Amino acid sequence: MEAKSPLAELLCFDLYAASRSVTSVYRVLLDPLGLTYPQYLVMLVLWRRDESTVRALVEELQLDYNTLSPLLKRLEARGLVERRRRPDDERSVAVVLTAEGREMREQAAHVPQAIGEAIGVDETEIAELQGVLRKITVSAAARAAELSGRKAAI
Amino acid sequence: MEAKSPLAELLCFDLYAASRSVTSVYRVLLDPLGLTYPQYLVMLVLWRRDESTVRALVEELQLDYNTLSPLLKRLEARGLVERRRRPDDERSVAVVLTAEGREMREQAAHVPQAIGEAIGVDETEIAELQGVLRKITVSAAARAAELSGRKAAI
DNA sequence: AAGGATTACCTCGCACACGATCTAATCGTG
DNA sequence: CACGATTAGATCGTGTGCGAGGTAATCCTT
Repeated sequence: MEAKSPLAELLCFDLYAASRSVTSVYRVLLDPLGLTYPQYLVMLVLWRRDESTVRALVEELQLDYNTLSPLLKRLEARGLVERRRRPDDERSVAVVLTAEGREMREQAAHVPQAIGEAIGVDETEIAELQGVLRKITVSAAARAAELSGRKAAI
Repeated sequence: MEAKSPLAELLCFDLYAASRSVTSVYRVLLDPLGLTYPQYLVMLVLWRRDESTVRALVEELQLDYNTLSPLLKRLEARGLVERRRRPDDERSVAVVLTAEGREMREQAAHVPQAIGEAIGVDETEIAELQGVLRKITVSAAARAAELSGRKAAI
């Protein structure tokens, strides 16, 4: 019964270590562009869609406003994006690529393949791993919400 | 050929999201103890060994001195550990549990099982996942060192 | 024995993550 | 229409995570 638990904790550490290890590769690859990994994730979204909102980015990247707001401010300071209040809903802030932000796409074009080679797993493993990882993400997020949700249940 | 790369990048994001999601469960569980997840990892090591050094913790947790030094300082400020220079090698700092630190073990005894339930994967999946995660960690760390190692190669 | 490497550790600075708290705009209901 | 609730976003404080740089102790080679 309780033999299961230490295994799970070890898995969580492996997850933590793997995530940092992968980020360290991104750091090396993105440093010449002056981007961090979370910043790169925002750029990836915008390179596909050209415009988004803070709220959409929050949901897509599963990050909070308090992480993304300063991050977007830094991207704006670097001249890669612009932020504008939406006329139709003044609460909403649109995030738009600048010309410079759009051009950076080519400079980052080599990153995906470099990452693919760095992690060194074949496509079959990737697909399997993705399935389990997403299950864990959903399950853990639900449990965290449930456990901390007592105050919200008032 | 290049169809592989976007898949790998997606996997990295899933890794990043899963790691944060799992940490959020730990946060809820550890908050009553006043511990963060990395602090808990240090305590786990000490609960097994009762004494360690900063260097040993650096290697075991795959973190750097610049992360662990302040963390250990905070654990010491909370009265959970003590740090002492080793008499036989004054460069080395021994990290030892205090009585309070030792007692906390019982208060954290429920955590492993709670985590096991939260991530919601069975033992078979855990074992497989661990294998792939460790492979990724090693492979990515090696590549990051290789790519950034040009200055070290001087 | 001397002096340059190496080791173990620390501090600083910056960029996340995230809980807590705030503001302003919009929505929904009476 | 009014007003409380909700929504979108920002700010602050704390704790990592890590590059860069510093110091003291030990080792190693001559």
